Parts: sequence; C-alpha cells; structure tokens
Amino acid sequence: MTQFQSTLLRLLDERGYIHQQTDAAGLDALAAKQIVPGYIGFDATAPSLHVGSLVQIMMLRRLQQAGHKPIVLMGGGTTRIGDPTGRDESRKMLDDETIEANIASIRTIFSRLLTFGDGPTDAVMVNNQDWLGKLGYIELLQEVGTHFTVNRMLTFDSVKLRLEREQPMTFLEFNYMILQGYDFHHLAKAMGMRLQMGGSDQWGNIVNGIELGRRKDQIELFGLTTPLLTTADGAKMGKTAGGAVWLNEDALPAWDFWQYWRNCDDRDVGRFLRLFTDLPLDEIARLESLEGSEINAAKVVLANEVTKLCRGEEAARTAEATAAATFAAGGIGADLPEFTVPAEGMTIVDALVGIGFAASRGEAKRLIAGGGAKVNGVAVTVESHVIPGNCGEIRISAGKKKHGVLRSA
RNA sequence: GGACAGGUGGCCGAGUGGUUAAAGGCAGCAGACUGUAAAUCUGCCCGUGCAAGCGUACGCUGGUUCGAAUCCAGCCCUGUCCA
Repeated sequence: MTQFQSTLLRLLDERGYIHQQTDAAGLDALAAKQIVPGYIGFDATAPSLHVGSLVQIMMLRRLQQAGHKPIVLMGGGTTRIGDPTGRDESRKMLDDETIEANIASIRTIFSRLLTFGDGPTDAVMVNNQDWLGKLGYIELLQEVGTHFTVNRMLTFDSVKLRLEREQPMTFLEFNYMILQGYDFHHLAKAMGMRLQMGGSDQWGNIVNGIELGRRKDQIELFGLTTPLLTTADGAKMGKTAGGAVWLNEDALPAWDFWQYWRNCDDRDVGRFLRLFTDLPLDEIARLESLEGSEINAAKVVLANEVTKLCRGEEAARTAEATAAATFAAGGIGADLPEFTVPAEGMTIVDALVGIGFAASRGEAKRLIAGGGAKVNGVAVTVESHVIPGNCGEIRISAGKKKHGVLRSA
C-alpha cells in the first residue's frame, strides 16, 4: 500500500473507500496542492436513496472533510435513459414530474451529511437535466460521437454482459455511457471538475468521461471507485426483509433504520464503522476487537452513530432507548409500531395484519402455527385468540425481532 | 420481411392433455441452538376459509376437449441467424 501525501487519499484509503483509481499518484499530487472538486452521480429512480448509496454519500463527506469540494450530481437527465449497468432488464420509464419530485426528496439526506453553500469547499448539487436536456442530437453526435468507437463500447461490461447473456439492450440504454461521459466533460469545463467517484460498477462509465475530457479538451481528469459493498454473507447491501433500507425518514422509520445496523453481521462491524461513521480509527479498532457477545456493544455504537448522521441525534437516542426497553427489559419502547384495538376487540390474526407484521391473514395464521406470534412475551398458538377491546397496552411480537404495541381505543 | 428458439410463482428453472397451486434451487418468514450475529437443523412460503372447498395464476385473445401451463389459431414481446 502506497503512502499518500494528500489528506484526501490517506483518509479514503485508511477507511476503506478505495477500490480502483485511474491515476493514484496524479490525484494524490493534485489533492495535496489544491482544492479538488469531485462528484458522484445519483439516479433519481425513487424518492429516497437507500443504504447501498451511503458509501458514495459518505465518500463525498470525506472529500469535504479533507478540505475539497463535493458536488452531488443528480441524474435528472440520465434517469430518463436508465443505467444498464448490472441489470438484465430495461428500467421502466419515469415521467418528468416523478423525477423532479424524487430529486427534491433525495436532497434531504445530502443536506444532513454535507455542508452546502457558496464557499470554496461547500457542497453543490447539480442536475444533469440542465445541460443534457438542451443538447441537440446532431450536436451530440458531432461533439461526442466522434470520440467513441462502437467497438470499444461493446467491450464495456455494462454492454458485454447483456449481450453475452442474450438479453435485450435498447439503443437508448446503449447511449447511457456516452451521456455520463458527457457529464464529466461538461462539469470539467463549466466548474473545473477534476474527479469523479462511484461504485466499482461505474468504472467503465467513469473512464469514458476521463477519456472524453482528454481527447476533446486535453483536461486531465481522475476517477476513483469504491469496492462493491456486500454484507459478509454476500448479499448486496441495502436490501433486507421488508425491502430496501431507505435513508429518508419518511421512507423508513428511524427504529427500523437503527435495527438494520444493530443486526448486522459480526464480520461487518469494523468495516461499517470505518465507512459509515466519523469515529476515530483507534476507537473503531477497539470496538472491532470485541469478541463473542461483546461485539453487540460495538453494534449499538454503529447503529447510534449511523442513525445520528442520517436521522439526527434525537432519532438515535430514542431508538437506543426503545431497544433497551424492548429487548433487554422485555417491555415496550417509544419507537415501536402501534395499533389501536377497536372497542369490540379483535382476533390475534387481525391484530398481526393490522400492525403490519403479516401481509395477509394466511401469513398471520402460519406465523401462529409456527409459534412465532407472542402476546406480552407468551406464544399464542390459537388463531381464534381474541385481544379484548379493553386490553389497555399490550406487547405483540412476531418472531424475536418484530415487536409492537396494541392499545385499546 | 424470413427461418429458428423462447416468454412459467419475488428471481432462477423443471414441467408437453387429467394424479399440477405447478418439481428443484435461491431469496424470504418462523422454530430450535445463540448474542436482536453467523453456521446448522426443522417447518412454512398466492388469496380466502376452522375445514371440505372456493377464487385467482403459467405473455395476450379466442378455440379444441368432460378436462389445457401443456394441443390449435391469431396477436404482442425477446434472442439468434438471414434479407
């Protein structure tokens, strides 16, 4: 491992963000002597980003911490095309209003993790719709098309894998890499952008932009990718039981967010602490070295720190308190989901469905049959079990981790 | 436009007339063991119903048949090769 001169690369390196770089020495030298504007592109396919994007967001945060200028590129234009990278199927087309609304909603998470403003190292958000939308087709072909050969484009994984698997790729998607390359070139000219970062799957797209910049404008650009983040058991990060782990609070309650981190694999604790928290490295080393059930303490720290960053201090405190009350004491915490029992009472089956622990009545019954349904910690084995309308406040559980509160009206 | 191969449950993938709500795998859920971890073992895994059953489901529409995911026709979509 090379010894970097710049704070930036040292920071990124020691915290595990670096997978590949186009020119490590060159970037190191640049970052040591000037403020480097660097950006990462984000799709606007949903109203919230999920945990899978958190590494990228944190990397922008590190960029700012190291005294450089982070730029968030929202793919308002490219989302209309759909990035074919890593997928076998074309994405559904989104209409303009949806994309704009998504961008507005996604913005909230960035404002928590980056400092925006007009200063030299303040973060800026741009939308590639602003320039891609104005681009004429003939103009694009002349300006950019001449710098790409189809021969080369066909060798990129995003294209090659599709073709090898005999899956369809539309011309629309085929153009994605050109537009993403154009972004880099445009930003380089418009605001002196020098660095693009992204996940390892973006390598091809990033390299395209760098080459375009060199061929067309003789600008030296840099690229850096993060390792593909999977959990220790090999799953892609951010997808779990109930679906994606969303970063926005309106998309996923703080309690579930906190639980996601609290429940992570032992082997992921150190890596996650380095990537997703601002804790000093020696502190992380200490937490990471805890053995056996002791590591649970480290997981709580992880959950607290990440929740603090993404949801605020208050959310983290409440979630931790809820966890203590619910799991350690076997009681009820403030964050638990609640459901009101009607005056006439209801069956356990309806209660499970009502509070959202089962998607259908059938699923609730299976849960009961399997012994996973509990009321105040006692397993309920009869489907017809009735929760009386005057039950007061009782604790309902599905399995060992999902707990909620039933309240009389 | 032509020839050929395909379109099956969240995904992969068997199934070529009834015994098929559809093998198997993955993912998921629950139980046991634990530490709200991993690994392992067990059960579950379309909806509704206590149940028998009923309703939906194998690209779409129609047809043959007592009966079709399976056969026929037309259409839509995808891939490969050809023009």
